[in-house]
Amino acid sequence: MATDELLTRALAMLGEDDVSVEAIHRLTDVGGMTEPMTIAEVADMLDISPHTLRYYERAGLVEVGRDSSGYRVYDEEAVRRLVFLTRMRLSGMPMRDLQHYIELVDAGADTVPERLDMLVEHRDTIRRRIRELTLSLAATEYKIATYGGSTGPEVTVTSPGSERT
Amino acid sequence: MATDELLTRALAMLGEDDVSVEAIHRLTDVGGMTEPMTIAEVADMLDISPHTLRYYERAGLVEVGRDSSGYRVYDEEAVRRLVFLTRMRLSGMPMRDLQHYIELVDAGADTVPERLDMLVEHRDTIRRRIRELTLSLAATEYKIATYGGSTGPEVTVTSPGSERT
DNA sequence: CCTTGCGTTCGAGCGCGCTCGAAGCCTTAA
DNA sequence: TTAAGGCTTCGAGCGCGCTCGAACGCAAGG
Repeated sequence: MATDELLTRALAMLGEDDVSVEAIHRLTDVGGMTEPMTIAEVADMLDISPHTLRYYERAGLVEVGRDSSGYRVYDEEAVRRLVFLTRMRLSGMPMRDLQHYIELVDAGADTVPERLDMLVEHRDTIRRRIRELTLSLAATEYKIATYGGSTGPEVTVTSPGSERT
Repeated sequence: MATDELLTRALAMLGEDDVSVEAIHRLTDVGGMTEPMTIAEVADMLDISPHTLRYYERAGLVEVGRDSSGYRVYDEEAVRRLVFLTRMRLSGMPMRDLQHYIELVDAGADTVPERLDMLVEHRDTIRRRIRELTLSLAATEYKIATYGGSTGPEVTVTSPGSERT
């Protein structure tokens, strides 16, 4: 299936480092005919607190059923949605936008184009952010590499008595 | 000089897209025997507000002189430091850490090892963040690509009546 | 029976990083 | 001479995304 290919490419881009098991689950653990889960299980799986899960529910992002004693029961759809939501949160989409997106989802298939617009815009935002970070990373690495080495473009100008940052 | 080489590599990694002139300046505009600047000029150059510049000063991140009528005068060292600070902020270093770092700088050369530790840790943080974002980017692109296309791993499981996110 | 522990609701509080408004000073162009 | 506009200090306020505490319910083991 295509997901594996994509995942493989993603992982290849990332290098060997500790890509958490949870992260992989967030990409792949979808569509597996899951059992209903408790709030603690979902919180554990998504690596967020039960408090946050209740907060998302209050915010209208997801509807969650209750069992006979009033406890939350997360069915597959709820879990799937929460996987999506946490992924979006993690990549910096504001709650506001997520709320709007979910409104669109609940409004039916007519809103698919607008949802796509949002996703595309968010994709671009992520890309910009990655570029920003890449630039800062290069600068930081450069600084690390040259720190203490007495020569370097900036140091030649540094006046005596001023301490380098 | 080495800076250009690094910059070139950084830009190569980023592709053709609009890397802002400011961003390049933030990498290179250091060590140019700059004239003293007003708060508005610095704000403009760093793309932050004068309010924020005053806030950084209050936070102890930078010392800024005054002219005869009490106006701030940003000399080369202040500007250089602010370039560094904004770069760090942009890449997600908390104010707290920046304050600590600056304390170390002001404490003298003995603290260089600890400063290096901080930079290395921050570098790792940036790397982790980039990996996270890359993963989310892949997921978002995948979602965009398959949205509306009726087939896909998740869709085959979707029960009738449930709207896809 | 009762303790332990996880669940519930509700509203309040917090940490972060700005962001702003008020009241006043300085400088320049009309 | 005066009006505009940018600067100053100070403290307060805000938007975001949680995070927590209080007061209570339910269920399972000793």
